[in-house]
Amino acid sequence: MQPYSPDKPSAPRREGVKFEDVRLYLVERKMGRSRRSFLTELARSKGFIVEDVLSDVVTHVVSEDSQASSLWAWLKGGSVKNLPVMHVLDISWFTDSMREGKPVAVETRHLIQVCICFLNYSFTCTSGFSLQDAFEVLAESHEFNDMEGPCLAFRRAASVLKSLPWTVQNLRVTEDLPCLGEHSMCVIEEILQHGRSFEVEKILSDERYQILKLFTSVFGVGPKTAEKWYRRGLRSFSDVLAEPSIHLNRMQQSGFLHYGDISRAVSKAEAQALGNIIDEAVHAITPDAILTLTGGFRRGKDFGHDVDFIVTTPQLGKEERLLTSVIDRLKHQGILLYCEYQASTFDESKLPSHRFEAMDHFAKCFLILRLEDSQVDGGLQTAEEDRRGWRAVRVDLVSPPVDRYAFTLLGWSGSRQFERDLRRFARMERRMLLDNHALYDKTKKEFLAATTEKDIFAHLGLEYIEPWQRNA
DNA sequence: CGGCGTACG
DNA sequence: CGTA
DNA sequence: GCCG
Repeated sequence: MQPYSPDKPSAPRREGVKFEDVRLYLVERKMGRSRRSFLTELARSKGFIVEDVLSDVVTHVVSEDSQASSLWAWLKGGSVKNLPVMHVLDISWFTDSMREGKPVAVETRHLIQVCICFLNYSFTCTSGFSLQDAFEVLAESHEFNDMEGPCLAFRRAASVLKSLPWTVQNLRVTEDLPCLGEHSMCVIEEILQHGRSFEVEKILSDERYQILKLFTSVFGVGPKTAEKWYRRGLRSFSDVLAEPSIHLNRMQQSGFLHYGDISRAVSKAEAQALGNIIDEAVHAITPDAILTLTGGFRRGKDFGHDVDFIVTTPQLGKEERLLTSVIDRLKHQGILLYCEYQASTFDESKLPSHRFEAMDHFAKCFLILRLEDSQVDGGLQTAEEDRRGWRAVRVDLVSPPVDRYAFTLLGWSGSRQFERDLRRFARMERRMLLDNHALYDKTKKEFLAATTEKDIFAHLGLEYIEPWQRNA
């Protein structure tokens, strides 16, 4: 088992690795392709890990570019999130390390203007921040401190601000908005007056927040695991990966293995390419199958962190078989990199009424698929130096029986906050229970059928809300 | 002062 | 605990 | 932290 080996064809052979906790990345610009290849081979021959692609597993960025500002501009242009915890180094650190045959301690003379750029980095973060971003930071910070109430309150505040058709320019307009109380209004006032929030900036500059944010960005790592690693003194991915007592589960292994790919946004063209792949597979198995793109892309977003599809067939009860066949087919195509399959059946004993048929299968799966560059219209959006010709993408497939299609569509179209609010509304205001499978009226003690999303909104006594209006 | 979405592995 |  |  090699949970730590990077998913690059030119990955350094494992037997030669001497320094597990150091991962180099050589910046090609100013260095040139051939010199970069030469230095890469040199370092690998001395037992160093050299990454071909810049991602958050990298611990030491080495550049020959002395123009600090343009280097940092380039680094920030990428999607790397842990710049504050990376060493960004001069070539002198590299040559010293090669001479010694081991990574030498990082000294001030090796650093490329770290202090100035570090400040600049957090500055661009905050100044480029919108009000809603500020509230997301507050929410996240409270989540990391295990304060679920305040976390949720700030998430709602962020959603309310996001849903406004205008940009907030004075306090007056926000005065009678829901979910904005005393604390939130103070934050808004501060940002409107000074362009920044002391509280938010304190959080952003907090080491614990930065590290927990980094750790939880790995698929399979949540706040509790991140906190556990932080308490044990671990501060970087390499700390975690080099710690022999840490046992990563299957999800976390995939999370690290494909980190660079799945932490990068998925474009609409990539989502469509995946749609073609799934469409081909589904219809080869069941000609009259129905495939629907859902999730953020159904809400009209241009980018997402994954791609969600609903797969079903008009023949009731055949849908679970369809999903397993699709997974098998993807496996045989060699593009299935990770699969967590959930074959679920409705547990009617838990429900207040027992009027449902017994055969109520409702299968879903969380996948990581290999998407080829050639399959994407306009090509994959990758870094210049990434010559693999493919990327990994998170894909979710859910396969309801057709008679529950509307509930599944509503439940998987999101956003997360919209789903929460809708379910809370159903429970609190209508005494109804809503989930991905059904809508139950507690007063009438009966399930309410629906063939379209409009039916469900009607049952709830709500105006229909278009998918692109559900971002909050 | 209690509740905060719901369901699965 | 993690995922959606 | 905000709301019923």
